[in-house]
Parts: sequence; structure tokens; C-alpha cells
Amino acid sequence: MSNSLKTANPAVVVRFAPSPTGYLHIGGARTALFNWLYARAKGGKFLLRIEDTDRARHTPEAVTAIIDGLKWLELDWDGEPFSQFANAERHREAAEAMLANGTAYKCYLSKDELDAMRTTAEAEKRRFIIDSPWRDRDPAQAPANTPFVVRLKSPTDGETLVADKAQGDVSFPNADLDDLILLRSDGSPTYNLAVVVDDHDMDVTHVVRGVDHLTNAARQSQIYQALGWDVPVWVHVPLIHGPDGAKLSKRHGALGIEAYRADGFLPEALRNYLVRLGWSHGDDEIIPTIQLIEWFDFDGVGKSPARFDVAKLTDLNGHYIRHADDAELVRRCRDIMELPEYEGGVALLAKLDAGVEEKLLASMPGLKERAKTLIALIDSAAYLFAERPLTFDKKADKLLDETAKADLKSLSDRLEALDTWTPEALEEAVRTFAEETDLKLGKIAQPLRAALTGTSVSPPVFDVMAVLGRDEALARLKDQSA
RNA sequence: GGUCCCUUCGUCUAGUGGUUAGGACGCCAGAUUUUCAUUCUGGAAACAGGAGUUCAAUUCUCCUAGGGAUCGCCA
Repeated sequence: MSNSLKTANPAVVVRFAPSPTGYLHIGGARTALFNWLYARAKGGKFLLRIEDTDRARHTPEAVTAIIDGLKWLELDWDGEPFSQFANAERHREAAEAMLANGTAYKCYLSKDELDAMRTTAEAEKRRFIIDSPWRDRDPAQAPANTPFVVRLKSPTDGETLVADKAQGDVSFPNADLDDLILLRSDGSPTYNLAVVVDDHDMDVTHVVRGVDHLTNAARQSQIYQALGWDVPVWVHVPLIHGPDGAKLSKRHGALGIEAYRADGFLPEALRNYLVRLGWSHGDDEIIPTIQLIEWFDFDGVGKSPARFDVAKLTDLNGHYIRHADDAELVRRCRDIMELPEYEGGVALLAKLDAGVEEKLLASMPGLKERAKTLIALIDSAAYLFAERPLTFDKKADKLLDETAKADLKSLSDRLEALDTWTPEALEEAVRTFAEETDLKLGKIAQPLRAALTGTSVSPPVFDVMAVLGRDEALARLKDQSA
């Protein structure tokens, strides 16, 4: 990771700054998407910064998971990812500067003392605001060899305004914003300091993140002021809740983004779904990314939280699958089979030789029309992977009764004499057969489908027969002929 | 509890001081169809409650209720 924070300073610089404590969850993904969209819409830069200041909670696996998630979602960032930890020295310098200009002070209150104060305040149902005796004490009185933290000397009266593009003007009474810690007693910088220094050094122009950071914006504004720096444009977007309206937490099915990949969702569909959670453009629902980039701006961002609805995501996914390129879908099916989460994927992969792949591609127009996820698509293509003798599901089994098998026998004899093995020729032959034997087409088509695929549902049977090829199709029919 | 935010069909949302309050998903019914799906048509379904401003409020103001966020030497 890079430690050089300076950028070319274009008009718009945004960043996605996840803390690497777990996978990339759906809310983080949307925040990243909004940032990315805005940067691409405005011709700006989209930076990635890993907030790994807390060494204890930071894991390399989480960094990998986040990066993989972003890559899969196709949200490409500019330059190398930044490591916040790598910039700790700069953060300390900023704190020193604040100490020097009197906007920060050394506080010798111990953590235990503070905890005790907090507990009593809570017990007395009093709100607890840190009021350090060291705030205005002469530094000369400082005890020797005693650990201290550096705190922000934040204003005690008046209010701090956060002029937010999504939330509007929100002001906080300064009396409620206490002297937050800038540098811990071990000299390491805390989140709020690090964010301000990094965003400033990276020339970030717009800070786009979840509303859960709104009060941080007020605190950070005070740090910016103390440092004499310009405050960036704030954009705090509403949160995404679980289907039950509660906060989307790990316990509430806040799946990592990779879970959606494993479930067979397309990144384009997920982007489309996610952007509509908290952002709108009139009545538009299906918005390809290219159009999103043209339209996206913060004036379309709402304020109320949204619930995650898989049904709608699924519908959108079906749309994107239907409209996807056939070869691309084949490639994506293969990708999914390679995923360790996909049970049976290896087995399928083993069968997916050039021949099967060709059949899969040829069947794709019929297959993709019927599937809402890649997983469902692969499942529905099982008959292409199957080897004789086929196994039959319950409905197929029922379709293949004695009369059906007898019909299949005469039909397959007829088909065997056919010179051309195309869907059209096949259909004509079967229709003629149905007419001659006084059968409704469905009466013969369903057993045919069952014999060919082992199920009662498939793309049009004549297409299935054509793709399977004369020999295989006839063999499967013979297997079920009485 | 303090501070801050939110509230239009079940869900995501559009919308305006005067609309039959629109769209999408889901649901129901029908059409098309060799199955399923697609597609098409139709239907049920919402302005949280109260007060005020106004000729007129879903829209503006206030209050109430409900929901959410945040209050760490976490990020």
C-alpha cells in the first residue's frame, strides 16, 4: 500500500474508507458505489483508503475481502489503496501543531478515572461530558512520567454546523461535543484525527459516507478549524436496514458482498439495486451503470433509511440476466462453479468440457429467459451435463406413464427418419405426429421434455432436442420408449 | 437519558399548496404459450396521528407517537 497521499488535485476527489474488521457488507458496498459513481460522473478521482489505525482489530483477510468485493462489483479505484496506519507520523504532527497553536491540550486523566466518572454519571442518570481539569491548567503543572492523551480543546458554547448535501444543514450544540482524544496515551492517533488529516492530505473534496458518521462530521469540522483547514463537502447517506427494519448487522443477514456473488447475482444488477436504495431519478428503475454515471448526483439522495428487499434484487437480476450476452453468461456460470461456496461446483466444472460448453452456449437464449440467478440458470441447465441413463424428478416420472412411453416409441421411430435435425424440422415432425395420432401437442411435448431433460420444465423442447444433437436426443428417447 | 435524523401502498420510491397521489418489486386475476419463464392487460394496496397557517394541505409550521443514528484511549 502506498503512503503518498498527494493527488493531482482534480475538481472532485472522493474516497471509500472502510475499516478492515470484516468483509465488505451491503451498506459499505453502497457507500463505495455512491462515491465511485460521483467520481465517475464528475470526472474526479475515487480513492480507496483502508482505515487500519486500530492494529488489534485489523486483519489482512478483511482487507483482501474488501478489495475482492470491490473488484467483483467492478468499482475500480484510482491509484493504490492507502493505508491509514502508514500515515500515523503525519497524524502525530498535526496533533503537535494543534498543541502548539493552543487548540489541543495534554490531559493526564487516567482511563480508570474516566471510566469511574462515566459509571457514576450513568448511575445517576446524568449525561457524561468530559470536563478535563487539564484543559485550562498550566502545562507547567503537568506531572512527570505520567502518561497523557492529547485532547481537542473544542468550543464550549455556540454550535457547529454541518452543511450536508444529503441531510441539509444540521447543527450540533457545542456543549454536547466534548474534548475528544486526538492522540492516545501510547501516542497513536485516533480515528477522527486520522480521518481529517488523511482527507486533507489526499485533497478529498467530498466526504460521502453513512449517516452514522454525522456527529463525527461535527467533531471533524472542529478539528479542521483547529488546524486552519477547509472543511470538505459532507454527504451523509441514509443507512440500509434489514428486511425487518432493524439495523443491518451481522446478526440480521448483513451478508458480505461475496455472498451475493455466490448466490448468482450479477454485479450490474446489484449496483442497480443498491443505487436505488436512497437515491432516485424520477420513476426510473432499470438503470444501466453507464446511465447511472450520467445521472448520478447528490440531489437525488434521500434522507430516510431503506430496507433491503431480496425479491426486488432478484427481479432486477433476472432482467440483467435476460439481457446479458450469452458467452458472457457462460463465463459467469463457470466463475460461480469455481467458487468454494458452490456445492457441487467442481463436479460440474469437470463435465464442462468444450462439447458441453458449446451446448450451454447454444442453449443460453432459452435458459436465460427463465432464470433469475446464475445458480438457477445452472440448475436449469442440468440436462446438458447429465449422462444417460437420466434420472427423473417426480413430475417427470409421472409424465412418463405407459401411454406416454408408447407414444414416445412411435415418435422416436418417426424422428429417426428425419434428415434435418433443426428445431423447425423437429417441431414440424412432432406437430404432424400429434395431428395424426390425434394428440394435443402438449400431450406429447411434455413426455418428450421429461424423457429429454428428466424434468417437466425446460426451454422449448425442440430447441433442447436440437442442442442435444440427434444421437443423444434419440438415445434418451429410446431409453424411455416402451 | 442527551443530541441529531427520519415517517407516501407490505417493500423501494415519484410527486405538487388544488393530481382519479404516479412508477417499480411482491401479491391476485386474465391473455399469449409445448412446460416453465418471458411478454401483455387488469386489480387490490399508501400520504403515522393531532393542531395550526390557508379559500385549499400529502405538500408549510408546531406537537405527539413510532423508527433510526450517535454519545470509547473502536473505526
